[in-house]
Amino acid sequence: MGLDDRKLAVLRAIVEDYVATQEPVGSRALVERHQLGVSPATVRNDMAVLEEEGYIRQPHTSAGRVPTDRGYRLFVDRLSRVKPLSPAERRAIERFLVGAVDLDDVVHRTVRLLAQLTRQVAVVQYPSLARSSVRHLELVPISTTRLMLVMIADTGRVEQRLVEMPAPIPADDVTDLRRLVNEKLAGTRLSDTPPLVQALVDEVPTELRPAMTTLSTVLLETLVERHEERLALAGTANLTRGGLLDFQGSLRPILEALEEEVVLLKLIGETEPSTTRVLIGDENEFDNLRAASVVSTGYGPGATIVGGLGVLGPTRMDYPGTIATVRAVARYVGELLAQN
Amino acid sequence: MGLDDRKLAVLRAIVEDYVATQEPVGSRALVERHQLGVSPATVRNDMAVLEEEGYIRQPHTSAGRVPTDRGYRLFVDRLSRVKPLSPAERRAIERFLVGAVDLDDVVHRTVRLLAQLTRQVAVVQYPSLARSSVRHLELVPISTTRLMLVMIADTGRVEQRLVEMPAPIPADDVTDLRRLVNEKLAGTRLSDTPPLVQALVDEVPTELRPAMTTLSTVLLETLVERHEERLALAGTANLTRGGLLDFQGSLRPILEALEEEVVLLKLIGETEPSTTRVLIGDENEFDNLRAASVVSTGYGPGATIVGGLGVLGPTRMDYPGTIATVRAVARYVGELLAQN
DNA sequence: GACTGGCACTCGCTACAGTCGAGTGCCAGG
DNA sequence: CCTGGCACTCGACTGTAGCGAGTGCCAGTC
Repeated sequence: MGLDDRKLAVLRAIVEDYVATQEPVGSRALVERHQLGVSPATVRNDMAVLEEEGYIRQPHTSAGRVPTDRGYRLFVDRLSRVKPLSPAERRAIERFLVGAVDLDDVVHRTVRLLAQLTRQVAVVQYPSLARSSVRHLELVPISTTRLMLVMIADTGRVEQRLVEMPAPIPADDVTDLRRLVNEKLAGTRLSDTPPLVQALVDEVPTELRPAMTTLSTVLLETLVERHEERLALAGTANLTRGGLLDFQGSLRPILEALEEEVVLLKLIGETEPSTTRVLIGDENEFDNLRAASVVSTGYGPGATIVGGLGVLGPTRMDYPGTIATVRAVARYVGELLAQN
Repeated sequence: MGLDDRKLAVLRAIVEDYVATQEPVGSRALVERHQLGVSPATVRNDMAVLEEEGYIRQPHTSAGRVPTDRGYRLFVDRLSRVKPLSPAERRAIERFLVGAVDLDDVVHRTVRLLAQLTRQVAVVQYPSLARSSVRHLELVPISTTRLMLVMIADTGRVEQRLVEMPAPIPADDVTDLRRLVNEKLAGTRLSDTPPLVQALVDEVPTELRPAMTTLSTVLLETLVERHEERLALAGTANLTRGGLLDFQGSLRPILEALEEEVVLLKLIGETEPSTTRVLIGDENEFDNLRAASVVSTGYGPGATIVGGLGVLGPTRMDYPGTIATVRAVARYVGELLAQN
């Protein structure tokens, strides 16, 4: 694989120009805009090699070259440095995020901020319950047979759920139940709760047994199975930038994918600690998103990761800039969470 | 304004055909597909009148006719009967909505259901806080200087908010505060709370005064000013049906409008009790949505209205069917809420 | 052996002319 | 008041031609 330095420089130049102009780039334009020190003919030879290796391609026989997904991949891995943020961007981030009063508030501000800075679709995962601990469980009587269960996690997440009791339940019993579940569960990681919940049912005094059984079912459902993850989304209008050239004419598959929580979670949900992930075109597993790229990373207070965030845009995107922004936003959000 | 019965029939036929085929409809096609009992030439004369009155127009000199916003308006007001739902649709609604465990769950299921049935963009407003009463206020200590305030409304809405106290606050004081705010506020309509909250600050024992002052600020902010309203949205991918013909080529303005909560609230937020509202094209006040129509209605348990829901689509939409679906869904949701 | 200038070739894009046909407006007659 | 007939309009489509950006290849140079 004879990719010498100049060929790499040519590839880099092609990616940069194509991202900037949205038009196939030819050999003449390339030597004019970059100091390559060689003639167009030489560049053409290099291009032929790059094409053979699958890094670029020609839309039509007599057009300029366009990077392939593989070309972007090489560019991201070896040819680009992460762009440092401008002071203006840093300031924008801070200004946007200070004054958040709430986890909800933080998440919504973050997702709007990301969409605005990157001019793409932004997705933020709420802190994952699986990675949170129970801070407090509250039981609020709604009627004689109904309780509202409210769980507050250390990450700031609050989940609530209505519990339909099998029989009317006296106020004192509610107090007892509240005390019992908190004694047992407060402070534990949510992923560790299922056996503890089971134990609760077994240990509880007989007169509370039926109530606790119902409660435990709902607990398990709410805390572990259902809604486990939540997402915020913003900037879908950015999909229409660049006319219909990106996304080969139809936003449909993209919009469909964006409505599927499961898909988004797979894309931006955190995985390995703190690595920034870049999925280019068909590298991601969803057919609907073959024309899109995703840049995502984990965030969390300090070194721990509690959730993921990222952006989705055309494969033709400014990777260095986007990566830098995503990372910076994630770091700021982490700091914000650490303060609480 | 000589709009005799036949001219109205012609208009109705034009609307129906255009909605079905998405193509300008000519006089010959019209007499073929509908039993008008007259010749194309006669229809042409009627069309000329309808055009003069502004109900239809020609995209180009020698094309068929297309309804104008005004034409749709007349059609909706006088020429269409609300289509009764098919049994299949009724069953779909019931199947979709039973098993909802939660207000969140109800709202999400509803919005997806609406999007699916109408094949358009659906919007559901959470029950408005302004139209809810306080059921219970809970104060949960998070740390020595932090409380989590949780408000549960009779409509099932739950709002929470972190409260930063000016000084460490002992557990007993939290209990007292909880009792005081509940005594004063539980059962009152949220719109009536501001003076009561003020009174609370004045009446409270001196040692609780600073804590209560902070709390009251947050209460007012959370319950009345901020987040007042919430929305759920689904079916944006449906905007891409009908290619780029609807929405004159660009989804951009629509997508932008859909990201603005304020806009959506104005569109589907409840107003007069239980009337179904239909806003056609430029009848709505937002420039971004001149190419769209909105069908919305209020919903709520029994006869009261607590929120709005509706759909947004191209002006070229099946109004009778959409109106029927929106109404039916709203009624089912109302019943569901009444049960809780 | 690597680079370069030159040249023939490809092919998409635009402009233009010509044809077709759907649809109209109008008019004279029933 | 309705109808059939007719001339007219104009968008959609087709085919042709010229232009220009860009390529691949080759022979010549350092």
